[in-house]
Amino acid sequence: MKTNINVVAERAGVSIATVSRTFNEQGLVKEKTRDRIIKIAHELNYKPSPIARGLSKKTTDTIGVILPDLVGEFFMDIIHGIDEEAYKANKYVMVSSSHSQRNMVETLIEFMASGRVDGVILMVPQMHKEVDDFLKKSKRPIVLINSCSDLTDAVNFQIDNYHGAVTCVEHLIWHGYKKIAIVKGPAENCDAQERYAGFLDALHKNNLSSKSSFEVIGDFQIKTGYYAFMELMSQSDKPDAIFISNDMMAIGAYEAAKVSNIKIPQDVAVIGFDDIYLSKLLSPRLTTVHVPISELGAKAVNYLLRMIT
Amino acid sequence: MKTNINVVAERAGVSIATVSRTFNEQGLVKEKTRDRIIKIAHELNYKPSPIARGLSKKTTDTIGVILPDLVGEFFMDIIHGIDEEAYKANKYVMVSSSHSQRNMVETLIEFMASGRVDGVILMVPQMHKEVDDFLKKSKRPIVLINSCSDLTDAVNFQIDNYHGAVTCVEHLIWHGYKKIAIVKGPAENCDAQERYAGFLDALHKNNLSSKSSFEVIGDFQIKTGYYAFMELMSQSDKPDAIFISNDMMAIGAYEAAKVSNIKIPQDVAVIGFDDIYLSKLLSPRLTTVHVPISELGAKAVNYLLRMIT
DNA sequence: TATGAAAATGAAAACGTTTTCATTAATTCT
DNA sequence: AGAATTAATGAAAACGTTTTCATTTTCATA
Repeated sequence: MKTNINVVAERAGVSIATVSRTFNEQGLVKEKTRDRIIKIAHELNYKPSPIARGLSKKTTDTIGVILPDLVGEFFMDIIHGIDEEAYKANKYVMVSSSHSQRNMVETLIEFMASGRVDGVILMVPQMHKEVDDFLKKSKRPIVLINSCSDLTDAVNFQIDNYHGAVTCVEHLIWHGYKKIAIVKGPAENCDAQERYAGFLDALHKNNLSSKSSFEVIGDFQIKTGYYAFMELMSQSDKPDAIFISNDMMAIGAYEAAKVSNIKIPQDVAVIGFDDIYLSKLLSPRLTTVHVPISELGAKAVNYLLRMIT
Repeated sequence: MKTNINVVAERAGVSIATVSRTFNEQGLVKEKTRDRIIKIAHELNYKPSPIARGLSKKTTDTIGVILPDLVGEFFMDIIHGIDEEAYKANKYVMVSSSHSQRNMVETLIEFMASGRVDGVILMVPQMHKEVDDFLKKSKRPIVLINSCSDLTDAVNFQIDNYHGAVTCVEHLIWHGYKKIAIVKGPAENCDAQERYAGFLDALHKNNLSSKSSFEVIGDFQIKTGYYAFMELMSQSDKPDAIFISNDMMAIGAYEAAKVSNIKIPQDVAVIGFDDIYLSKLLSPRLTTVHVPISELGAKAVNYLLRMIT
């Protein structure tokens, strides 16, 4: 026999409304009956159906997470942070990768409009008109995470790319390096843009200037780090330090250095960004900027939950 | 004005039953009316509410995934494989880490009994009575992934630890190594047990035997790999090859080798297990057993979906 | 001890579907 | 053309809650 609110109510000699109240608002039902209901519910192993509740209350205790991709420790860290906080708050987490730009907004709509989730944590690494429009009119809360800062007013928990980069470069300068090169990230990537901006400003602030032959574009993958390093170090006028926009590319650079017998940091200093787990395994240990990734997820959840209630 | 099945039905001059049928079974409604309904639904931007549908059909197009942890590329690969397949099948994915043994079964129950998900992909790294009981009586389908093989008859998509280990060891033997040591995984971990069994059998099959001083227990983390390596290589009778039960510990071993100035593979050969991304970055490149992790997730989804329908 | 306010409960509508059963419309067969 | 099938539709119940509004109980106060 299926055990729904009716059988509990009947068994307790009370209406279903009272049972419902027992499981929702507190103080609304007399202590004595309340206890009786709880006890009976427990005996019958009754738990209110979240689906039915969802239909009635328009809330599912679930938050959606849409990330551009589901590969690598960066995203795993985010999910981990989210899961941890969601668990504490007794919420459930529905994840999805965007699969494609086109699909991202569809997933978003499906999550939100359908009422599958109470809110969404979304990562939009590059400007996206449709998403921006959606953000504006969405009824349910959305929190961005490490997303393009030129997206509409939605709250955005971000890595502080700019200051991280500034710190990096100033660290190099402070150590006496003057000919500082950069391996940039993909042009359209917002993180990359901000890191580049930080790089430039740090140079200017210290009366140094960048030159175009010291600026190479990469794509955040190991391979381009390799080639970028080769390119920079094959010039007649070599940099004495390289700011590499993320650790993955730095790994490639290390390989390139090894292959071409260039010593780090004697011949050229290298500094990375992200502090990924892998970077701890390079030798000499890569200097890098730590990014509190899983905290980003945790913060996003907390903020989102506050918006929901 | 909220656009539900009623307004579509009214606008189409038809009963809600017909609208419902249009969105579910095909062939049941006349082509002409069907087209009209689809068109109107599209105009009104109507999509059947999955929540209401869930209440009525007891199905949510969602699958649950419960993993012991949400850290590191291993689990991310699994989630990735799952997400990819689920996406193709238009299903949604709810993830959760177990947080604790105790909690695993609670999450499981919450997922299943509540009707939040249509089925679950579950990873149970070590024998767990309660979960076993639950598996037996669960009404909704459960697929295990890389779980203890002594769990009840539930389908279990697994890494072939045993044969992987056998292959590893025979590879070493084939290369002429005779004094083969092992760094085992945690005693209660099933993967570890199977790898150990493969190790032993491969030795016996080749008329070699293991000796206790060549067997060290680790915990699958980098650090114990370090210490295990040190321990093995500090004996007077040193092994000439080491089978390390997973790549993480192999990384630790590499560090230990570097520190103690032992050459791999000249002084001692090392072989790992898992083929994690990190292992590609070691030099000399770590020999390891490839494990198709994300495929495991994909297979599990496909199987689960077939069970659901 | 009656009176009124506050607290506790109940009846029924609402949430948005699916589905069974009955009914009507279309088609085939003789 | 009329009977017999089959296809298409509709009415209403069911799914399991929450919530509004009305009603009853309780309790303190006069």
